[in-house]
Amino acid sequence: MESSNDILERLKGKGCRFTRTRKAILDLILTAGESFSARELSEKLAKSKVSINKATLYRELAFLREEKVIRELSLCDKVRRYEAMTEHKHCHAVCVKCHRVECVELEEETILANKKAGAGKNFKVLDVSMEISGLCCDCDKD
Amino acid sequence: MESSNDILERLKGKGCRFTRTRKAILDLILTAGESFSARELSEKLAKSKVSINKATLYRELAFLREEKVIRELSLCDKVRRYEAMTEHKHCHAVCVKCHRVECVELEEETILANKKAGAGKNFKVLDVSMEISGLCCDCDKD
DNA sequence: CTGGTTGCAAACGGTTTGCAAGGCA
DNA sequence: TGCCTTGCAAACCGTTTGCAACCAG
Repeated sequence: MESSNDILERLKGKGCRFTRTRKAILDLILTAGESFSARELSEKLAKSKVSINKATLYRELAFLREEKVIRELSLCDKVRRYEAMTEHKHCHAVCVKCHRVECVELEEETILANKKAGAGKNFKVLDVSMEISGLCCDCDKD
Repeated sequence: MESSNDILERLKGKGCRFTRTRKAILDLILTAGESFSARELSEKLAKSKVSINKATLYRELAFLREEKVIRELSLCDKVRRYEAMTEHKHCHAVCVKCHRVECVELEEETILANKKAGAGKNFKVLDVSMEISGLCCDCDKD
């Protein structure tokens, strides 16, 4: 995967600045390994002793989304979640009880079936995503 | 499909009231034939000369969801969308430009592939949903 | 020096809640 | 009459915006 420095260098070509704030956010996002909400990101940043205003954070997330560094997920949740822009070979499993989100790897067969479902229609398919809802192993115990 | 009267009779057994408001909402939902947001429902109600307070509307939607008359969709959108509780043989195609939502029928093969992807994991799968994002036929022209 | 970036506070918009009035059984 | 349901207004909360100060290039 591209490192945060690589990405920052790439974006500099478009007139973007290489700031401490932007690098801190980018580092966290790239090493997160899972999806995150603005709030979670903010809390992680606070733990790293980096306090970033929420307006700045939302602006940065919007910027990174435009630059296709992250994508926004389609999950049945009130808060928006994002993840680093990796190949779409997985879907998300959301626990209906604790709202935790896990990634589930998909087999090629499943991806193809989904893409096929999208084709045909009077609709230009750009992306296909899948969500599984149910109970995570912790909540299923109760 | 169950008629609004059938549903209301069924719910009466649980101590629910059969009100003009509830019937108006239920009638619209069952005949909608597509997904809807609280706002869209409210506008449709207004056209039918039924003015319902938004607090009431949201409470009714929550109630109908608990009673499994409707389900909430997982779409990449700020507003929550719902649809009548029919068999899950379709997914939703969302236009990234105008945000219109269409239903796309799924083949048995696709549904099975998706269910299979959910199984296995340390996760008790209750439901699987899929979203297609892209351009609807109108927006693709521009 | 200049324009992108940041923090602050306030606005926004969808959704929820407390409370008193209304109405079905 | 009892209590479910409704309307109103205000609260809530995640997200966005206007503006002045800040800072990388």
